[in-house]
Formats: sequence, C-alpha cells, structure tokens
Amino acid sequence: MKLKELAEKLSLSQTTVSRALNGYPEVNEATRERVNRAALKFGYSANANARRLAMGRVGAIGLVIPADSSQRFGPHTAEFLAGLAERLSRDEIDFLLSPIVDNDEISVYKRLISSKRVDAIIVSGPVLVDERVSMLLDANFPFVLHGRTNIDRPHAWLDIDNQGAFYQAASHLLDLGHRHIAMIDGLRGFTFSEHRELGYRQALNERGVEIDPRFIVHNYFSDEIGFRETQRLLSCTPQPTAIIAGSMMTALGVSRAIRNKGYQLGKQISLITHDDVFPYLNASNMVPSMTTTRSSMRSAATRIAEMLVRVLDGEPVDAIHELWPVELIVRQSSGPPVGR
Amino acid sequence: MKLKELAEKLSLSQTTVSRALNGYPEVNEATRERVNRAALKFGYSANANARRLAMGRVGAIGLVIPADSSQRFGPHTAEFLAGLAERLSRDEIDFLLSPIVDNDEISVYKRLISSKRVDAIIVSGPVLVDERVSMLLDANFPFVLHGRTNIDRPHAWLDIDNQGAFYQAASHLLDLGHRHIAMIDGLRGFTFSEHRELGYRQALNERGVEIDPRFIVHNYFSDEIGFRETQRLLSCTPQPTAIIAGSMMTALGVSRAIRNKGYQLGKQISLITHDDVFPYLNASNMVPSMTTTRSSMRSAATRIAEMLVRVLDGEPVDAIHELWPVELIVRQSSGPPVGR
DNA sequence: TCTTTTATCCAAAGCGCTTTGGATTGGTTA
DNA sequence: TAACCAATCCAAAGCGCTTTGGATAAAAGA
Repeated sequence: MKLKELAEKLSLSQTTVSRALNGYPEVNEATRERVNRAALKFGYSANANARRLAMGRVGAIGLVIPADSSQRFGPHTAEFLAGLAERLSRDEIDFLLSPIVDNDEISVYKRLISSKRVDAIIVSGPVLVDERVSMLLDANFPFVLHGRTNIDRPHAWLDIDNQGAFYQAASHLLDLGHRHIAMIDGLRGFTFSEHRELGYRQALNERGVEIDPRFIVHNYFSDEIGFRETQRLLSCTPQPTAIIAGSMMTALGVSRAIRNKGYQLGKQISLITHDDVFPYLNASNMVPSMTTTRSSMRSAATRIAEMLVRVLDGEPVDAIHELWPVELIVRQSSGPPVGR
Repeated sequence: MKLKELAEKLSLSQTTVSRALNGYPEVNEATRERVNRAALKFGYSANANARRLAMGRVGAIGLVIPADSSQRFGPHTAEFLAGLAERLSRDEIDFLLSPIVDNDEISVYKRLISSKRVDAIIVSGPVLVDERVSMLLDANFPFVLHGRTNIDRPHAWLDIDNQGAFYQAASHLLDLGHRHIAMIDGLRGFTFSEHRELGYRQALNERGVEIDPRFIVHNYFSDEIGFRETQRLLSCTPQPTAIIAGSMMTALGVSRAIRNKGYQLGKQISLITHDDVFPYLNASNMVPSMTTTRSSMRSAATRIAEMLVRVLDGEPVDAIHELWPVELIVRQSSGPPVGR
C-alpha cells in the first residue's frame, strides 16, 4: 500500500493525505479522521526512504562501535545504548550502529555523514584531542559528545566529573589514614581516564603524599585485569593499603585477588570503585558492600538523547553541555588501614 | 556533491557515472578509472536514501531492543551486538536498533517491516510459541532467529543446545554424588529457559532423583538475584549441595552468598555456571576457577550474521539452521559433596 | 563497400514521498 | 452586489539515485 493508492481509495489527492497524516493544519478535521482511519485499516505506513529523500531528514542517529573483539564493546556500551533507547523511542528515532571497518574509525564517521543515513551522531569515548570531534565540527554535522575533549569550538557535550570522582575517592582514603593508594583505571589517552588520574594526583599532592608510578594502572576494564594487577600491586613493597578501581568489572577482580591473599576488604585493604550502575551488579548488595563513586551511565545516555533532540531542533549547541557531579557513597569496603 | 554535478564535471551522463561507480560491465575501464578518481577527489558518495528508494534495498538489518530500564538489555545483548558487528561490517551492513514503544513489541516489528528501513530482522529471545516469528513468516519478511520456537514452518535459526547444557551439568553433579541440586536460570517462558529446565529434569529423572520445586528458580540474570535466591536456597531443609546458574552474573551473586555463609565453593557447595564468554569475566581466572557449560554468545552472533547474509542472498531458509553443542568444562567449583 | 556486432554511452522514466504555488468554495465585509 | 478572505484541497515539481530502452561509433564479417 502506497500513498497514491491510499489517496485513490479515499478520492483525495496525495497532498491532502500526506498532510493529514503528518498533522498539517490545512486539512479539515473530519478529513484527517477519515484518512487516519483508512491508513490504519489498510496498514499504510510511509516508506521511510522516500520520506527521508523528500524531507532531507532521516529519523535516525548514528553511533560508531568497535567491530573487532576488543574489550571496548562491553557492559558500558550496553548500558549506554539502553539509556539512549529509553529516550529516543519517544520520538521514534532509531539508531544506526556502524561498526568500524579496517580499524579506520574516522572514515566510518565520514561515511556515516555523507551517506545521509543519520540526522546526528553520538560520539563517545573521546580522547584528549579528538580527531572525530574536530572533523564533525568542520563538516558542520550535528553531534553530541559523551565526555569531553580539548577543543575550543562550541559543541554539545555531557560528561561526568571524573576528576572529582577520583579526587573524592582518594581524599576519602587519605582521610582514613591511607598513604599508599593505587588506582586501576581505563586505558590511557581517553579523557575520562586522564581526568581521573588528575583527580587522584591532585588529592595526593594536596596532602603531600608521594606518588608511586607503580601504583597507577591503565588498562581495559575487566575482571581479569583487576585480578592480575592487584596481585602485582600486592607484591610491591610497600604494598598499597587501598585501591581505587575504575569500573565494577575491575573491582570484581580486585576483590577476588584481595580475598585470595587472605585479606579482608575494608580492613587490610580498602577498595573504592567507580560504579556506572549496572542493573545486574549492585554495589550495596555486595559483601562487604562497596564504597563507590556513583554515576549512572544509563541516565547519562538518556540525557544525551535529550540533548540530541534539542540539537536537532536547532538549539544553539554552545548552550548545550552539562557536567554531572559524581557522588561518593561510603560503604563497607573502605576503612582505616589496619596493621598486618 | 551529487551525482548530477559529478557527471557534469566529468562530461558524462549520470547513467555512466552511476554504472562506473557500481561496477557494471558496460563502461570502459579507462572511464571507470576516471570516474572513481573524480569521486574520490570530490568526496562523492551516493545519498543512501535515494539509492535505496531507487533500488528497493536498504543495507541495514533490524534489531528490536527493550526500551524500558528492564534487565533484558544487559551484557548478553551487548555481546550479541558486538558479534553481529564483527561480521556485518564486512558487507557494510549497518543495523538499526528499534526500541520497543509502549511495550508493544509486535507493532515495533510491524513498523520496522513496513517502513522499509531494513532488509531483514534478527529475532532473539524467543518464547515457546513466538508471535513475532509467525508474524514475520506471514509477512514473508527475511529474518534469522536466535534460539528456537515451536513453529513448524521453515525459517532460519541458530540455537545452542541449552537442554544438553543443563543435562550435562546436572549429570556431572549427580556423578559426583550430589542429590540435592538447585538451578537458578532465566525467566520462565523463554525457550532457552524451558529447555534448560528440561535438561535438568531429564538428568534427575534418569537417576531417579526426586525434583524439589523449591530448587527451581526462574528470574532475571543478575548478581542480586543470584545472591538472594542462594540465601533462600541455603535456608531450605534439606539444603541443596549444588547449584546450576544460568549466567555468569547470577553466578557472581551465588558465589558471594556461598562464601558469605562460610562455605567453600566446590567443597560444601558446588556451582556450575553457564558461561556466555564475556571478555571481561573469565571463568578460569576465578578463584576457585568455575566449572561451566560454555558457549560464546559473540561467536553465535557472528554466525547468525553470516546466516543472515545467506538469507538475503536468497538461499532457501529451510537449509539454514544450526544447533550448537555446549561444552562442559570441569574446573574447581564443582566437587563431591562434603558433609558439614 | 555495406551490413552486423560489439562496446560505450545517454535521455528519460521511475522509486514514493513532501511541498510549493495555485485553484475552488462558501462565507464576510463594505 | 461586488470585492475580499479564510479554509480546503489539488496538480505538479522536486528529492538523488538506478535502470530501461535506445543511440552512436568503431570493429568485424560478408
């Protein structure tokens, strides 16, 4: 069933039918009713391609994802997608996942833009100086950045206060009396990772605590890395008495290594984790419950979707950016250092 | 830059340029070269919407995902997407995630079909009698099913042997001498969940072991559920001496509850988990290492993408289906029951 | 030398929709 | 009563591409 046929059945012009369906004012309410009913009855629904071709709009937003079996497509991405879906479904906006081909990320973005399949793009996991962002700015293509990058041109972004998170976490541990604090975070180069390290360093510097480079780890977020690196850390002299983990996955491995060594969490070794709030992994239900810096990935994504809609509605991007504070939630996994 | 302009610049017709670009034979090789170079130089790339409108093909496949903040969009889905991306990127096939609107899944599928935005659909998480599948068959729309459903019409599917998995797991535990075995699996109604229970029952029946309905749990896959349900199970009389968990997330909670009770995994209580092989959660690195029934979600997805391409190439669907065996990997979390 | 092929190329007709720029009608205003 | 207006509706022109059905010229066959 196509527009023309529907119009014929109704003895109306395509124009009128189209307008009725799309809610334009210049059509009689009675007519609109009739059209809507007929559309429903015949199961008519506009061919999206034709529609987009005519309108120059798409109704989909783009997301570039790693295609290799890297660690980068993990639970974080899943939560992120779920959050986007939650909001975008309201406006019937779909999203297009474009896998990275030949490890050439930038050209996937270019292809996405020039093929006119999406109205806007969401960029995540920015590095300090992000080529993708400058490219999108140059191309004048609408996007929202999840995270931040050092580019001095106005663009829409949402980030959480990663520096503050690790600053709070480290400060809390210092307050408790810890002087040997390690951090196991994400890969170096990513802004969030660098910001977190900054916060960590800032806290230690403020107290005049020397920074041991062996205590700063950057790697993938995984149980295994958490486990291995903690084993390594626990073999250092002096040992760290506290660890800050960048993700829940990492923390699982860290806890395991700590227990394995016969230590108790929150006693001989303290652990603070950044918690992106996975529905299937609840920090307060752990034993001992986990002290965390908490910020829901899903909510952030939902908000980003919201911002994206505003960008598409033509709102100036320099007004669209948010920095979310991160909350430190003290639970049982952090306590004063205990002699051994 | 559009086709017309490019053609003018080259003093060729749009026809020829289009044909050159799309690799049709009726164009001189020299001309084709010239066209390709020009396209590259001017950064020309066909408007996908126009292209699809003209061809009636799309270059994207659809995937319907839950939009609410349910548990259903979790790490499993993420792995699945990653696996699809891995294969589909080769053919430059994007995918379109359509969130479920108003909890009306079937109409999202209908919308996806009628709006002509995707060439095919991937259906996952089938229930025993799946309305979506029969609808897609009725509509004669190409799809591949991840899992199985009781429908007697030919269609493409890939499933793992869930029944065999739990049968093997239960049998192994029975061999070790366990007589009180619990299972904590996914939600009732889903085929995979029912199949697993079948396997579990089959194993117990074969040995004449009575089935305690309190020992069969169906719920979301999450750490928390694992923890809570295990606590409940451990308060039963008699206690189960072994537990089969449906996912790694569940198993994390189960282990925690077991340790919490002062029991050792593989000693007082055994645990076997189904492992979908998450890159960030490695069964063999756990302490104690985890006995699992193992089947990579990501590989399955990659294979499904492969099958999808075959479906789109017109291969008859009744030849396209695979049942993957599941491997039991015995590690340390399962052992003979120990008196307490 | 003249007719056939063969290799290239092109004009124009869609694909199914939105939107511009009128028509038409019945009711208002002067 | 004539001129004007608002409310409805429509014909037709795109949107940018692919593809059909020739045209044209060069090569081959008679």
